[in-house]
Amino acid sequence: MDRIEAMRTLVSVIHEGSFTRAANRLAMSPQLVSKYVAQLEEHLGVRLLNRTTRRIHLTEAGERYVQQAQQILSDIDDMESQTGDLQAQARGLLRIAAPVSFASLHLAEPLVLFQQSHPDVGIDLQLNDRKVDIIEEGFDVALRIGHLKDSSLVARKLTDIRLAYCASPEYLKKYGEPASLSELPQHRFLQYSYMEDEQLRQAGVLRGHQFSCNNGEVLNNAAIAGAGIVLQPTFISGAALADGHLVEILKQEAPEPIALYAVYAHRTLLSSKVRAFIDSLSDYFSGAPSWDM
Amino acid sequence: MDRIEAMRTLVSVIHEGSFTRAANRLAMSPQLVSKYVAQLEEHLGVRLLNRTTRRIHLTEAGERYVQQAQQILSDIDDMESQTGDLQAQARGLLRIAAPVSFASLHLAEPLVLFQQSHPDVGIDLQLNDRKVDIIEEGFDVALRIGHLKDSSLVARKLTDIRLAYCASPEYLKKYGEPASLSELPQHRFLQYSYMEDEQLRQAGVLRGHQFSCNNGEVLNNAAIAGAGIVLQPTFISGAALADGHLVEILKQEAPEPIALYAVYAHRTLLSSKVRAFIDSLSDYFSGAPSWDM
DNA sequence: CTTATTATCAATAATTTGTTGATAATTGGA
DNA sequence: TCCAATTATCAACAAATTATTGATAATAAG
Repeated sequence: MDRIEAMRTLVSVIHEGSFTRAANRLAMSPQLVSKYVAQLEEHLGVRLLNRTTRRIHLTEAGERYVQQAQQILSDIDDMESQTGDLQAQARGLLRIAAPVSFASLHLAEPLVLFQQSHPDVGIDLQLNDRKVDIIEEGFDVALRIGHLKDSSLVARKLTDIRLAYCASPEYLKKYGEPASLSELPQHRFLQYSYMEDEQLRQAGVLRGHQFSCNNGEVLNNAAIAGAGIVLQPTFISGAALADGHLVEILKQEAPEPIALYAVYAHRTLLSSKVRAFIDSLSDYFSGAPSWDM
Repeated sequence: MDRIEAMRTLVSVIHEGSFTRAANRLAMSPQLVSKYVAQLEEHLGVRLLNRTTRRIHLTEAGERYVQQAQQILSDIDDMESQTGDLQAQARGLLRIAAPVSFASLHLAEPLVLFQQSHPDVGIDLQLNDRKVDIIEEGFDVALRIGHLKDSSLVARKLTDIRLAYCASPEYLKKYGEPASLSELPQHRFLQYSYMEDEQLRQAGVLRGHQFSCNNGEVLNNAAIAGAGIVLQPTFISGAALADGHLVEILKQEAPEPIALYAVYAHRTLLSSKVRAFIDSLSDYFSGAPSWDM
């Protein structure tokens, strides 16, 4: 027996003052209404209403029960509509995990745009380059750059990320521009800690004891200062490439583009704040990335 | 779907931190727990918890929902235990309808005894000699004297009521004692309004324009004062018969005994205050009635 | 006094429920 | 790194419950 339905039925019977009228209002048979009330009484072990064929009279127990039941039913309605609302209307707090450099360079604008169109969604942005467990740590969505290993998570590709070898004009003037990957070992290579490219390892570039850092911007600035050659996503080096502080080299040898993904926990019953956010990002990053001109 | 059970299941899952442990605690299969939670989510259209095989994490919506659901569940428990209590423990207000004379003469003592053994039951005693509609007027129980016509009500016989013709010794000395019913028309007959005995009508006793009253005690006192012959239940005339202010006549002609009944609305799910009261009365009036010596 | 309305009972058809077995995923330990 | 154990969920079926229809007793109104 669905007690909630039974309670609702009882309350309706009281309001309508008749089993039959209540049945009509609730679009069910009078027999069923009768059964519901009887089941409720049996469940409680109390007679709730005395009934003749013409009129309904609440018992003392029934009086109390109906009063409390109405309160409870309205509480349930409140609760359910609140939860539904949360779902339907894109509100609440959106907890986002994102890589440090990408976020600091390119996330401010889309976030502002999103909040303008969804003012009821709060944002908590956590920057972190390690791989976070979004479920364990309670994130709604994580932005990831790279190739995704399979998991139970759902990923949506937002845009391509192009990787480029770069160096400053001064460095190249001083040490020469390598014509192929095989010449890289003779150069100073500025290595990003989290990237382990198979091509580079084979080429013997990753020898250790060079400049390695877990922050791409630092490497980028080092390259601008003439410290060596860096392999960077263009969302980091793009500005320097555009204004000539860096020049791209080894264009033919550039690795396959990787991508920016939005990663979240589930596809079914995805909360609309998450869906709206991802849609918003997807819009923003569609077309050629701004950092590649 | 029984939403209450589903809510209870969800709360249990949260407290146990696992579907399987919750299933054990609730004595149901893990599959069913999973199904319940899924149904709840589908009903609400919201994902309530993110689950890996190892751990459970509440969604923002889930967080709110569980919190409110706990409150509601405890409200429901309160309500149901209160109603059950009312049933089990004989408390509340007992509304009694009773005939005027009988109640004023013989009901005080059993009521006091009942209240002593059931202090949580309040009593509202309404004296009325007309036939009350106990359902319509909201009485829990009515005491009735006479023969009951069939109805949807339930009646329990509490004791026999003997009827006796009486007159004062002075009256009989003055007018003589009738030897049979046929002599009654020559006497002053004090008639109780609500009694229409077929025997009496046939005997021509009920001619009208005699002393008629709707209160037996008044008639009884009139008889004591020598006003005539009265046909009364012995619970009214008993005391006067015992102390000699009245004497019984026409013993052979006395009508068949009638009875005192407790009448109530239903047999199933009778509230225990009513059951206890009727049991108490039944005890009290068992054996020979006190007013018949 | 008849007729219409009403609550409830009984029986059946339809739906839902809960169970079992199987599967994919994740964690902890070897 | 790989295997075993645990876990959530899916699929299918049997069992129980639900809701419908028709019937009945009781009551009120015309």
